[in-house]
Amino acid sequence: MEITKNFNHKEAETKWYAHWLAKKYFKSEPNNNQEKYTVVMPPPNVTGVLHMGHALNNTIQDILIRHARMHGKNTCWVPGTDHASIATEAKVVQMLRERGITKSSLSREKFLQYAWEWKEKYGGIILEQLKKLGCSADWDRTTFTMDDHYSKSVTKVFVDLYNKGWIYRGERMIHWDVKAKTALSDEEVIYKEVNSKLYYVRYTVLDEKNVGLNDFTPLGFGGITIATVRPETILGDTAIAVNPKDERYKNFIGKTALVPLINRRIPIIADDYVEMDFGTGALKITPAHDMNDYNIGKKYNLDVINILNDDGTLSEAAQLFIGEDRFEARKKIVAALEEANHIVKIEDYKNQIGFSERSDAVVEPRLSLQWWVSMKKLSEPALKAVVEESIKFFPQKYVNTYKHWMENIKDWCISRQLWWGQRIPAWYDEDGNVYVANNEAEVIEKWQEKNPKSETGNPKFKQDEDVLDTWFSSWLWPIEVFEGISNPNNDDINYYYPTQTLVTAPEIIFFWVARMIMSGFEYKHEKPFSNVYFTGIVRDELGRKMSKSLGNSPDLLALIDKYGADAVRFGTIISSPAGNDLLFDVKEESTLKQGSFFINKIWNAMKLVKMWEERKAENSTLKTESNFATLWFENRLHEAKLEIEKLYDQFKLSEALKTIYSLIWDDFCSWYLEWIKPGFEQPIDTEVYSKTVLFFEELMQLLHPFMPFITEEVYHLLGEHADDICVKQMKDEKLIINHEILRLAEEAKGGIEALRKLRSQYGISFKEKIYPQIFTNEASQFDLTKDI
RNA sequence: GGGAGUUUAGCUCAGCUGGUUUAGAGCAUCUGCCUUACAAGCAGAGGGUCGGCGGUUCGAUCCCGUCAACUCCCACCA
Repeated sequence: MEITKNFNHKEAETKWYAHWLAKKYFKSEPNNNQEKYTVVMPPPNVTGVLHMGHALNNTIQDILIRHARMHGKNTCWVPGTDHASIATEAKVVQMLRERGITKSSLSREKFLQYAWEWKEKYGGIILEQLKKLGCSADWDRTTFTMDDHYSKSVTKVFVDLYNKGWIYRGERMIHWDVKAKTALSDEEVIYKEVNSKLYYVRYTVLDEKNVGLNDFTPLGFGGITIATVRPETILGDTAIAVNPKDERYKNFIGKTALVPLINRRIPIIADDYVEMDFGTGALKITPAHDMNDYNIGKKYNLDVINILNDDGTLSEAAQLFIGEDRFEARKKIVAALEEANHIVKIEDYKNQIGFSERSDAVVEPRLSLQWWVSMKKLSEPALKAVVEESIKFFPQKYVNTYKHWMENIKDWCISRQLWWGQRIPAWYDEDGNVYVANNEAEVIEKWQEKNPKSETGNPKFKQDEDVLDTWFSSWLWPIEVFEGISNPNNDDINYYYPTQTLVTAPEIIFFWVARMIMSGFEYKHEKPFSNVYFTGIVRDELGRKMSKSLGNSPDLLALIDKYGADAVRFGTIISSPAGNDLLFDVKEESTLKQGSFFINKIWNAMKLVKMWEERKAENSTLKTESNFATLWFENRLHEAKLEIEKLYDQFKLSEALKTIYSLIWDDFCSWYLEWIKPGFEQPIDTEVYSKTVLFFEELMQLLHPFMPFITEEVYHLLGEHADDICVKQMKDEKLIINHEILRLAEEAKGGIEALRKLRSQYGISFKEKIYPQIFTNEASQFDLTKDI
């Protein structure tokens, strides 16, 4: 066979991936006689495209899976995608807008039809990209969180939790996304520091005779000045609060103030919540538009005046600037207040503002009726499992984060005012009574049971318009990918659950990891996985988090095209020490280069060994050093294998790869191959040759999980093989290390290095031979002249 | 405001709760080499009061205290 000068990654990737698929190596079926190794892939958004985070995440999973596969496990890696309700719906809305269609002009059915079309067209792209990376998932098991069985299981769980009394409907202050026009859970709000203005606004206070006292001093008796960053919400004020201990305002408590511009009469109340040393020490209370104000309002039974529409424009209740956007209204009201002499001063101010994770709109606190899951009971076994280490976290530091959140867990807002997703299985009759069931037929049945003698027939039922939070479906992922909820006790779920390792990003520890643990205990009475490996955050060379908005994320497919999937995998893992962030040098692509140099090194070593194949000689010139070399390398290999396995156990994959890298480059290429290298045009001993090939194959096996393509290619070039390295089992052997041999080799190396140093110091070229008579130790028994 | 973590060579990191390392690796840098697998390579070299200060100890990169810087998570004083 003709061996090309360099490794052709494109050809090899296409060839081997197709071969592995054809051989069904990634396929898994339950087999009670074989130990399983199950991993469920964190499902990327169905509309997503491959970025560095996915590459890192999935490379790690693939390494674990391939490693387990080569160690005799029945490996099952389940891929899939998430419907990602808000993100996908936003994309569909945008796509429609580009076509001149507004969402509001469509019926729910029509909109969903467009959404499914979009999903069919773009869904799955990311899975194809993962194949390019070499991911060895069982593609036949690909699951989508809105597959028919999956949606049924989501409904089933909702009904079950409702029947247990853990799902309820309640009016609460929630975070409202005015762009997506939906509620958000607390976790979906991202706080950012922004430059704002703090407006000091004077309110007129009425005296006993209800006469406005227009004293213009900020703290004057006639007026009371508050500080606010949201002057537009003044229109929704229903009180002013001061601290009861505040001497400055003692005389105001119980009096009435007038809301500027609209002259609504509001009480001045006293509450400890108000900080005396912030702003003016007086606080305006707007129960409809602030979480804390809402609580105070409840305490004092204040009116709740909602001055905003669901899209963030001012409502009729505001009386002024009706229909204006909240930020536009802010500008106008400030001008109006200034004109009416109510502005005392305006200061620059930095504060934290919540943004929607999905739409980036400034979130609006809003009072609304939503569906909630009571979390207390669900969280108990889930907390215990992690604290008692039945589920292990890597790195361990995340246990604290998890524990803190679980101990202070709040109820989960699960309804979203969207169309894309699982619709809430609740129906209302004409009187507004709620029926929760798997479908409308069940509702009617329920109703008939309650009203057996009804003569008027069934009332008309209307299903709740809202859908469920995406995470309310993905929290069932490790169970429902095996249809463990929709079809309990089937062979798959019984065999594959619980899964072994979850590899995910620390950002979603609460969103997803914690909730999967809870659902696992609730619905399988068992943990969903034994280990959770949290990857680092992917950053660019300046340490900035890679994000779409910064545009600092590289095009993965272009990189795979340029350097090859193996090099991309190498670069990703080598720069990703366990427990640390991954700093990926986008500009230099230095680790990718290192990866492709490594591939080249392996390729050249293979060419060298192949050259010897034709020059084998039976018991010809068996040199002592060759004999020693094979003995040494065998021991070195054993030593390295032990190290590598230990590193796998601790999920230190970056370290494991470094160990293999150095084992191949330094130990094998630089020392071993040089030691056994026959002289120019000289034959090589058959025994030494075949051992060398075996070593080489073992090295390729060790490297295979990290770099699957080059290793498969080299394996087949080294000799005729009926099997493939992809499924070749690691030698089941006891790893014995002869430390004396290792020590002798170190001495020999030391001697050689000393000579090299002399050559370098005195400028002696490699062509000139020098004879080492300086050796008096054991190493001198070998012919060391050859290489020095 | 509460909590967690980090700080070791120019960069990214290893250093098993103290003494075999004169503190290591990869990349980068510098100096030689086109030596018959590989210049995408080979050989050699330089580079660190192990964040500051104090303590425990015969001895501290490692343990304790303290200060400083940075990162992340949670809370959100208008």
